[in-house]
Amino acid sequence: MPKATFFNLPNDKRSLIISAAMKEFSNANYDAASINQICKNSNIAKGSFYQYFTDKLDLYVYIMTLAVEEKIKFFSAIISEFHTLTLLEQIRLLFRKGVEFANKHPEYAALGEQFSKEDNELAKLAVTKEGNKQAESLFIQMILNAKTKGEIDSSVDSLALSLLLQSLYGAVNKYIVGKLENASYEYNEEDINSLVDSLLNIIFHGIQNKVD
Amino acid sequence: MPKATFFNLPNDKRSLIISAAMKEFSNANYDAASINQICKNSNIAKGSFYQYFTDKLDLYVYIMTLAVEEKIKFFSAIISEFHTLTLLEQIRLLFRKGVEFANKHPEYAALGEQFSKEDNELAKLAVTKEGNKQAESLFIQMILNAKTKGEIDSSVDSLALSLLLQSLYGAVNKYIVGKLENASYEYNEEDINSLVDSLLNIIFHGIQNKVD
DNA sequence: TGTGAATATGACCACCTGGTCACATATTAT
DNA sequence: ATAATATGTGACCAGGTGGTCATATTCACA
Repeated sequence: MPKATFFNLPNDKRSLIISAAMKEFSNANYDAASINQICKNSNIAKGSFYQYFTDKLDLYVYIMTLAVEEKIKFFSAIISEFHTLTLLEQIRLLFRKGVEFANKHPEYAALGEQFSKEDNELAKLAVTKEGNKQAESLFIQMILNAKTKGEIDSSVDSLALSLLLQSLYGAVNKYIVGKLENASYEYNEEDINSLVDSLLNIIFHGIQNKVD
Repeated sequence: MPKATFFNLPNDKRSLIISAAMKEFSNANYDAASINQICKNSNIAKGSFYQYFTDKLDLYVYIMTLAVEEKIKFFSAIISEFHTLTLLEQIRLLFRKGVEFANKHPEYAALGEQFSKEDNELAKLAVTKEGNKQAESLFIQMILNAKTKGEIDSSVDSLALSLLLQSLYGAVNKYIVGKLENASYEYNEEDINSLVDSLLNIIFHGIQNKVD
């Protein structure tokens, strides 16, 4: 956690530092990100930085935690009403909400995309230790729940389906972040949503021709 | 391409350099990988390195090209007999061959996994420009072919299915490389293959319960 | 106005990077 | 043996890194 001095800072100065750090950590991985750059872009001296944070890792964990909290806040509303929905509806909502989140908070989405590629084990561990990793088991819970309700075929391998959904969710995010990086590209949320629908349609109904 | 001097080297010295470079580039991304380390691990002087390669990028592209060539050689046999197989058989073969490749050449697999996370645009571009990127359009070709043969439902979104297969292929590779890194873990190729079968079963038949 | 605590600062440190270059050593051809 | 060419070498360079610290400034309270 940042030191008390950091939280005593005037709001605009503090948020300037945060946004500079977010920008740096979404453009470079942990080791490549530069504290010097963050200082330069937020107009603070190197010495000041170390009055706010104990070290680089301290800042990194703080920034990533902010992103996670924002995402949880964004998703909490829909998760609470999951029990009223079918698995298909749950998954579609999850994916669409993910698209919406990336659209509304591209900085956080870019941060997450960068984190998914992170090499530095220390940095990865520090972040996952801090945040609750409920997300990774969410799919499994949903799948098991749907099985008991008889919504999906019991012969389906739960682990495989979870892996499939996770990798697909990651792919969609990566796709969106890639689009958003191209400022020139005209981004269309509806196009992505119809792609998501196509994907879910495949997963739920399969691709094999039933006529033969 | 490396300079002539490099290819004049005695075989064992040359392959020592190659293996040291492969090790470095599979443990760190392009920017983080260290030429000093490669020199140290292959017992050559810094000056010698620059008699063999024009610069870091030269070595990087060379190493990645070796990996791509090895993979193409490995897959060429099965691709040539694709026309005798159904889409399901093609995809299953592709995935299984991928698992086998990662098992037989873990160094190359780790290299590919690292490349998929590569941040440095220059390095990425230099590699993709060199190698033929036939792989990325392979799935699309297979899908369109299967559609004309009526093997899969024509309403299936080809692009979405291709994205799904690609991301799944990447996820499986990542999964395997992760397992292989844990030397302690007892690796079982059959377990992975049955996971692949579960995944393909989902894609071909869907997960929705047909009883309701 | 004075005093002590909080905060701001940038020169500095040790260490690393990719790349260069003058020089030393082999190898080969004459 | 001599000359010419090909290789090997490591000190060195400019420029970057995360982190430190003595000092200067600002602030709050008496």
